[in-house]
Amino acid sequence: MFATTHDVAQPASGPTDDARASSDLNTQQFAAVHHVGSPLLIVAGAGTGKTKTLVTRVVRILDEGADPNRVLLLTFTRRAASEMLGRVAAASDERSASHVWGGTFHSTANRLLRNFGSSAGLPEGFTVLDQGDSTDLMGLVRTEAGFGERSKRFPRKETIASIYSRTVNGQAKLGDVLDTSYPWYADHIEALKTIFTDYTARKRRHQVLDYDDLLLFWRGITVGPTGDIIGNLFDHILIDEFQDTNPIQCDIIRGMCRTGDERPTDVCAVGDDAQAIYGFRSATVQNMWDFSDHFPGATTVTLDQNYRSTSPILDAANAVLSQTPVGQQHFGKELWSDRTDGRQPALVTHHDEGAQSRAVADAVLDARERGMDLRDQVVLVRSGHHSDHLELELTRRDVPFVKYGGLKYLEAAHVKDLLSLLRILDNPSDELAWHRVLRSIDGVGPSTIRRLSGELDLGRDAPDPHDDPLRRFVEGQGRFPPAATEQAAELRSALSDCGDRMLSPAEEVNRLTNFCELVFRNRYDNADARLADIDQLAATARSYSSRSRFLTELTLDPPAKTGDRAGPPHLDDDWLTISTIHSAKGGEWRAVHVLHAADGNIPSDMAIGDSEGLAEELRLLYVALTRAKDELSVHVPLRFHANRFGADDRHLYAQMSRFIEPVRDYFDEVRSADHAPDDQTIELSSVGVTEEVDILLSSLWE
DNA sequence: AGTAAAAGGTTTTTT
DNA sequence: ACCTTTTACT
Repeated sequence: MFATTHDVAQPASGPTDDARASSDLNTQQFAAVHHVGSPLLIVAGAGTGKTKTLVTRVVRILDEGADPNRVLLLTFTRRAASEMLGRVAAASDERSASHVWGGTFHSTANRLLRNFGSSAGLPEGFTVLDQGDSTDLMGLVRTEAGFGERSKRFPRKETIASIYSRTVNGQAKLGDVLDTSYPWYADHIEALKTIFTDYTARKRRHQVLDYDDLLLFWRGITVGPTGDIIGNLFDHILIDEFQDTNPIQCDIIRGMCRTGDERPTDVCAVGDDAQAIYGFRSATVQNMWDFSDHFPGATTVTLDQNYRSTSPILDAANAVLSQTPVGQQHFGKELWSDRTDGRQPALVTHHDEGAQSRAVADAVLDARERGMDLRDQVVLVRSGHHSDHLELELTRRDVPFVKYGGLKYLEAAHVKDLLSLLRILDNPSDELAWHRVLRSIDGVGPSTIRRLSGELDLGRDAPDPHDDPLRRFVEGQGRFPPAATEQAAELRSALSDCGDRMLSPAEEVNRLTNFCELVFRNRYDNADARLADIDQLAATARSYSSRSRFLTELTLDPPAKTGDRAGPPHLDDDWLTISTIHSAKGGEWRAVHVLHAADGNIPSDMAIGDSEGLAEELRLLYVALTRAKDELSVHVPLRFHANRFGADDRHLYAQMSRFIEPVRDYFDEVRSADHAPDDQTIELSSVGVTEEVDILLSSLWE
């Protein structure tokens, strides 16, 4: 179903044309910036100046005297928010720009709930669980539930967590989610119900919110007794990447708007349904298509002049996108560019992954020779591990790179160990943090934890400030087995010191490092490297005066992990970016190298068989291609590892991506010069010395 | 009884 | 590479 375009805003004639010319906007952008009087949907194709339009619109709103405290800018990442507000600040009064509310749905939910949550029955000082924390809590509940019949395989905690999130975000019935997305687990529906119930109860009891709760509670305070206050906080709301919002987020926007009022809230959503790639998070483009149902009287403006890419690149991207199946239709704009220069994108087939890595490294270095800095280039992959092989090659050649979208620094076990200690101090009834800390002590296993949990009263409902688990613990309650006494004593003394004295977050981290050292030395063989990470965390903590803010910021905006090095390369250095396509959303680079464009990778073989999933994979490839300004190369290794765990040496032969093959005329086809002889050396060394010796030995008697 | 080590199974994207 | 289950060890 399409949004009906009631009336396409037209720019006024006369003096406005001068205004438009001087502001350097095209007709459509100008219309989008200056439209007032009804809700506005901006359909902005890739590279059409969407950010500029949004920024200019905010500047215009501020220039007209709006109260910046009453302007809300919702973006997909915090990075996008701070970048946009930085540009707003540069183009307007710096001080007023800094008062604009900007951030993701989740970080904004956090801010609002800290202010208004208690009046809606939310505990003050709640803790936010990140993805890993919720998963761990789900695991805790899972083991305690016991789930009876072990005849059939039970989903692992990650799977349970994603079933839960799909159910909640899509506002669907558990049974339906299982039937459509996880039919092989449909038999476990009763056990899952029990687990979900318990999971929710524990979160409430221990005053923690997960990501989904942030949205649910935000929506919750837009209705009921607080609804009038919340719905009246903002005069202007701007939402970026609207195609990737889910039904709850759409409800939230509606709830934030005044209705039936002589001065309705000014809503402006920007999106591109051709770039919707977060269906797995229950995002739906239906929100865009139904925009004028959600916001009556809405006007639509379409931006379709692309300023980013050369025509040959855009033609290829359009050709790919035109394969969108009927029923998954988009707003039907075709991007055009007047950058008619430039070469056709390259389509390079390689014998295997090794050849692909070498060729891409060559291409990157070659482009640098031609004057294209590493920072002007990006390598895009469908899945984090697709760049593993290339990362080795780049490291071998001393090419610096930073990887986005892979494993997060925060997900490293030892970092979570330390953060759990801080979380106990912050919220002594955080059962999950206690479990994690106690589990890290040598000599403590499931049974000891169960006993300690009782002795410290970790399951208690309402926290009593004079008798919480932390106080009980530092006062000596909780008996440990002999093997654990030393570590337990250090833990007691460290937590006690942090609780007694008024330490800054950084000082607390320092005080807790002793305990970490004791634990790490017994637990990990690379304790020193891990302790260095803790030091780095202490350094980060130094810029915070509040522990609770430090923890929340860290979970809502986790730092991306780099390549092999401890920190990002120096600022004045030049480095290559490697990114998942998802994390590259919104970005642009002069040269883009897309890896693993083979069927099974793009589209991922997990999405094959479901037409919606397949269409999303197609859009994903479209997003990748449209990141390129000047040069684009798509790489297809015909042979690659069958599984990503490296457990064996099985390889698969793949076809070129089904999305590329039919439109290969738009590409300049190149066969990698790198051939098998060289590969054999690589293969042999990857097989390992043991096999070589075994081959030698068996050749002696066979 | 309860913890530690070893074996067996896994499918991707992220606020 | 990591999580879960099973087995071995104290």
